[in-house]
Amino acid sequence: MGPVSADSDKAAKKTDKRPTATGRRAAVTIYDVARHAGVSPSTVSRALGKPGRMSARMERRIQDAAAELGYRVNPMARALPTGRTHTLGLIVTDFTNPVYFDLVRGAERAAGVAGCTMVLAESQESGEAESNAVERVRPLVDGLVLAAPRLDDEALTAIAQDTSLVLINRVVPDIASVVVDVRDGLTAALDHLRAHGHGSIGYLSGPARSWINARRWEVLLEEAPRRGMHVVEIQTSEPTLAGGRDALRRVRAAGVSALVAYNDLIAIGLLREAQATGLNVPGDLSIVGFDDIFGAELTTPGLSTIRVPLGALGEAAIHVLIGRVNPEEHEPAKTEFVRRQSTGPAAAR
Amino acid sequence: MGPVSADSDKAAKKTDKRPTATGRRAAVTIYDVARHAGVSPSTVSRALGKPGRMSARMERRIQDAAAELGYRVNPMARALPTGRTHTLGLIVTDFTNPVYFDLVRGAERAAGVAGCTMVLAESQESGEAESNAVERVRPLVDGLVLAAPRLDDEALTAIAQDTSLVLINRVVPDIASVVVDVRDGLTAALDHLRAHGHGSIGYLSGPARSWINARRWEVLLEEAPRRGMHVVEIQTSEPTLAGGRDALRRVRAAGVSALVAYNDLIAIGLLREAQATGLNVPGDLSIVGFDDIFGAELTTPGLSTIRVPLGALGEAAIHVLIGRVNPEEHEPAKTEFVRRQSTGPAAAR
DNA sequence: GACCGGATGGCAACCGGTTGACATCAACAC
DNA sequence: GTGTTGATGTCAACCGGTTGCCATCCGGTC
Repeated sequence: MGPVSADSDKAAKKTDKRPTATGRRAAVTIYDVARHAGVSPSTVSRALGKPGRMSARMERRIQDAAAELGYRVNPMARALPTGRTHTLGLIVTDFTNPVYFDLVRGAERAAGVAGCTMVLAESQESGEAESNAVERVRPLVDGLVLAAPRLDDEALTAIAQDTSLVLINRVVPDIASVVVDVRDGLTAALDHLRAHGHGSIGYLSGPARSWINARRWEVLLEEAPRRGMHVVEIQTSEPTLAGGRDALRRVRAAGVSALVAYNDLIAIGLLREAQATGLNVPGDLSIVGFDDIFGAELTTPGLSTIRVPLGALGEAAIHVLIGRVNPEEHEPAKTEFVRRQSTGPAAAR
Repeated sequence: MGPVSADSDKAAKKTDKRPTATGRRAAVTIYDVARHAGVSPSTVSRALGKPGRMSARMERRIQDAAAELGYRVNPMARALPTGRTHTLGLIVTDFTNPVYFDLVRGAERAAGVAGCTMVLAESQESGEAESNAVERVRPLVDGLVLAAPRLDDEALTAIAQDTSLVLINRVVPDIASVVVDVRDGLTAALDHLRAHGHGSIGYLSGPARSWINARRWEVLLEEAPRRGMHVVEIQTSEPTLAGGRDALRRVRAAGVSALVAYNDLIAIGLLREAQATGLNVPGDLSIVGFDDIFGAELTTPGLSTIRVPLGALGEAAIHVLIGRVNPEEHEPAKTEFVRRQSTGPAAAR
C-alpha cells in the first residue's frame, strides 16, 4: 500500500529535488509513470483519462504502471489547463445551527459520489461575511451552493455571472435553486391546531433578509384565513434559542393560544422560557417548530414541528449543480407535520 | 443556464474576459495586470507577493492596476510551483453528531484567519471510509486534521509521512495532536456523585477503536477506586441515541446507581429509554454525559455532563497545523463538570 | 572620466497535467 | 507497386502563477 517505491533512499537526492514547503516527499507524476511504462507522458494522460483512445494492451500496461507506482493525479495540475477543479463549495449561514447538520451531510455524500470534494464556509448570518466567503472559495470551485443566502438578488445574480450557483431555499430569477414546499406541512399543522380549538395563532418570524422566512409567513397568511383562523407576525431578535426566549413578552401580549415558529431553535427557546415563567405547554400555549432538527424531540414536552428533509435538500442542490438533474425538473421536497406533545387543546378562555 | 457567453468579442472592455471551458468568463490574470501596468508578469507577481523587493512607487502602481482590474490570484496556479495550496482538510467521523459543529466552526475560523480555506470530509465511523476520505483530500491540502480517527497507529503514521497531520483527541507517537484533559471534569463528576451517595457507577463505553474512549475509561479506572467507588464498563452498540437506549438492559443488570457515558448522545438515549420504562432520573438513576453538546440542556431533566471546549479544540488543531503553535507548547484544554438535573442522591437500597 | 556595487525589473524555466496537430505504420484496395 | 485510410503514439504548446539568474541603470567614489 506504500505509495513510495522501495528504492527511494537510493534516489533520495533526486527525489529531494522538489521538497514541498512542509518537507514531504514529492508525489508520483505522470512523468514517472511514463518512464516506468516506456511511453510518453501524454500517452499516460490519455490512457488514464480517455479510455478507448488507444490499444487495450497499451492502456492496460500504463494502468498497471500507474498502480504499481501508486500514482494519483494532482488535482491542481489538472485544474490548470481544464479549468475544472472537481471541487464544490457549500456556504451556510451558521455551522452550529443543527439545521445544517443533515444538509451538509447530504451535500457531501452527493459530491463524493460525483467524485468531487466539498469546501465549506460559514457566512455568520451577515451579507458581508457571506460575500467574503464566496470570494474566497470561488476561484477554487467548479460550483457553489448557498444555503439560505442573505445577499440580495443583485449580488447573487452577479455571482452567478461568473460561477455556477445553486441556491437552497431562496428563489432568484435565472438562478437555479432547490426549495422545499412548505405548504403541505404548514397546512397540516394549521389543521391540527384548528382541530384543537385554536382560532388565533402567532408566527414567530425569522431574519428579515431570509427568503424562506417570507415564504413561510406568506403561506400562513394565505392558509390561516382560509380556515377561519387569525394569524399575526411576532418579531424575534434572532433565529436562535435566545431569540425565542426574548419573544415571550410579545407572545403573551399578542394573546394568541398557539404559535408557529420560523425554526425549531426559536420554538425551543420560547418553550423553555414559557415553562420557566410558569406557563404550561401545551396547556396554556401550543408551539409548533420548523425543520425538525436534532433536539426537537428531546424537549419535554417533545416539540411538534414541521419536518424539512434537509439531507435530501443538500443532495438535490449538488445534483442540480453538477447537472445531474435539470433545475426545472427538480421537484420541491415535501414537508410534513410531526406531531409531538407541545401542541394540544386551546385553553378555555 | 446557457454554456456560452454572448459577449465574448467585447474584448475592448476594461476587463477583457475570455470564455472558459465551463462557459464562464476567465478570470483576470497577472498577464492582464502586467499589460495594464506596463511591466512584466514576474514583476507583478513580486509586487503582489514579495513586498519590499522593488521601489514603492512601482509596487503601488501595480497594486492599483490589480485592484482596478479586479485581479484575484488563482490558487491552483499558485499551488503548482509552490506546492502550497492554502487549503486545510478536516475529517470528522460523523457530520450529524453535534459534537463536531463547534469543532468545525473553531477550525474554520482559525483557518480563515490564516488565509486558508477548509475542505471537509466525513469518515462515517469506519476506518476504510476514513482512509478514502484522507486519500481524496490529501493531494488538495497543505495539511490535515483528523478528529478522533478510527485508523490504527500504523496507518496514521503512514499518512503523516507524506502530509502534515494533526490529530484531535488521539495520541500517536511522533504525530502532532491536540487533546483535552478529561481528568478535571471527570474527577469533579465523581466527587459530585460520591457526595450524593453513589458508591458504584457504570461507564457506558464508546467505540472500541476510539482512543478517547479508552482514555476516559482509564481515568475512571484510576480515579473511582481512589475515592472508594466501584466502576464497571458497560458496552454500547454505537455512540448514538440508539446505542444509549439499547444499553438500558445491561445498565439495570449491572445494578449501578449512577452512570457516566462516553458522550451525550448515549447519555440522552439512555435517559429517555429509562424514563420510557418508568424509571425516575435522577431518583432511580443518575446520568452524566460527556461533551455538552447542543441538546444536553434541552432534556428534562437537563443532562449533567462534562463539558469539552470543542471550538477551542478545533481552533487549536489548526494553529498547530499551520505552525502557529508548537505542539509541545500547546496546553491541553480543560474539561469542566456541568451540573444540571440528571444527577442526584442515590436511591436508598 | 572610469569603475563599482546595489537596486530594480525582465527573461525563461519550471510546477504537472491536457490536448490539438502531426508523424508513423500496418493493412488494405487498386 | 502505389495510394489511402484508420489506428496509435508523440510533440509541443498551453493553463497561471513563482523564482533563480542576469541585464540594466543609477548614483557615488576615486
